[in-house]
Amino acid sequence: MRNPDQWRPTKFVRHGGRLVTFDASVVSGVVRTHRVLDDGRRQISSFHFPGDVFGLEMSDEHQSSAEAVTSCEIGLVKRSMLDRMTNENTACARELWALASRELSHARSHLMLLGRKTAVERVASFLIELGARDSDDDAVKIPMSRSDIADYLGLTIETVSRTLTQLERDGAIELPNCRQIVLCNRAALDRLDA
Amino acid sequence: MRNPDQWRPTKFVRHGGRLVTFDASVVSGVVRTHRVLDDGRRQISSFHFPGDVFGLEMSDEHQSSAEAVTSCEIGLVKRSMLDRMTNENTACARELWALASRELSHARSHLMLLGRKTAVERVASFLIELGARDSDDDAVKIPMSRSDIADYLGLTIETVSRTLTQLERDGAIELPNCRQIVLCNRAALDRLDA
DNA sequence: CGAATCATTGAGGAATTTCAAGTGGTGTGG
DNA sequence: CCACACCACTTGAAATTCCTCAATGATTCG
Repeated sequence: MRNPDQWRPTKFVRHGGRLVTFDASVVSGVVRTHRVLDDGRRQISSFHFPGDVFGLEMSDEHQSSAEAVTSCEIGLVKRSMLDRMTNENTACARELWALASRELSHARSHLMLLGRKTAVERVASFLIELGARDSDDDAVKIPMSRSDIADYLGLTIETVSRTLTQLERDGAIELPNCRQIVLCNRAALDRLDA
Repeated sequence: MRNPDQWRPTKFVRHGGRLVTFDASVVSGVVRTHRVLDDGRRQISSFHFPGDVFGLEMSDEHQSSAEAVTSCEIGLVKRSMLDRMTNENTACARELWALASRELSHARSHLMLLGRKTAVERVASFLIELGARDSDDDAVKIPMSRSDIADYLGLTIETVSRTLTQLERDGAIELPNCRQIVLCNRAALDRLDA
């Protein structure tokens, strides 16, 4: 079932040279799923961390694709294989339903973020989301670039950067370096998030 | 399986007085699914038309809810019922997976719209989406208010209104009245959509 | 060390929102 | 049937947020 594959950053998810549809589980590293417009504008729908399972629908051109944010190992399952399994195993079919439902719920939260939240609220939401991954430690490692964050939050890299320094000035976070953020005041972040 | 229910506009989807999780099929009328922030900001994730089936996860407060845009009849299926059915019937489980996947794909398109498209592109996308419903007739009936459109597209009602009149000036559409739009130049709309 | 890439900062500008006023259609009561 | 009120929609002007462009600083990698 597992077909681990070493990924290098920004390498497209392909299989045998052509696009296929499949589900994937992140063994190590971080993956982003996104769509791109003809003129290059990009929207990242989600980041996936070790332990996460995510689905891709790459049947036609206008669908999502996935890229590695860091070097990572991925377990791949071809959709055709899943099709066969779901015919035999009800639990498997239900698991896929649950997976899609979780992704859908996350997407709907993100619709709210992109459609209705301000820049500060978006960045605060993002930090809270990252911080929830390891809630005990306030020092959060940021695996993705500012460009990735911007394309996830529907902002420019400059606005992301400015907002982060503003949050630092306000005492909500600390920025030891650009890939590490200390959430030293989660209450303040919660307040800034809508 | 069908439990048709007459809805009046803006009535919340409830069942027996408390929120439950279920799937629903639109028999007649139009439904919107959305989330709301504490301060009232609203994001509509999708509109559902007759024949559409949609899923709701209303288990806790921060999830989506549905409202009727027009008077409508809805077929409801409790999620607990679906749980039972999916245990017995593999095809049913796969159908639910497909449903969630379709909604997810739509949500991802909408993430791109909200995160990266301009006001004109958003309105053009919206009109194209509405127009695709009955591609033979260019006269599209708009069942939802400007407020609904704005909360769907992440804009204000003023921007929606201004953009529509601009599209009319540019000859892309005609506005006989505010609830009817003639897509007299779909090519122009396609060009404006990214 | 130097080049290249990524991140930060600043100034100016553009797109959208906000606030405010005006228009149009609809329903109700006189 | 008309007057009025009400609501949704439209339009305009000012304000704001975020983006664009440009320069500087930091980090990585050969």
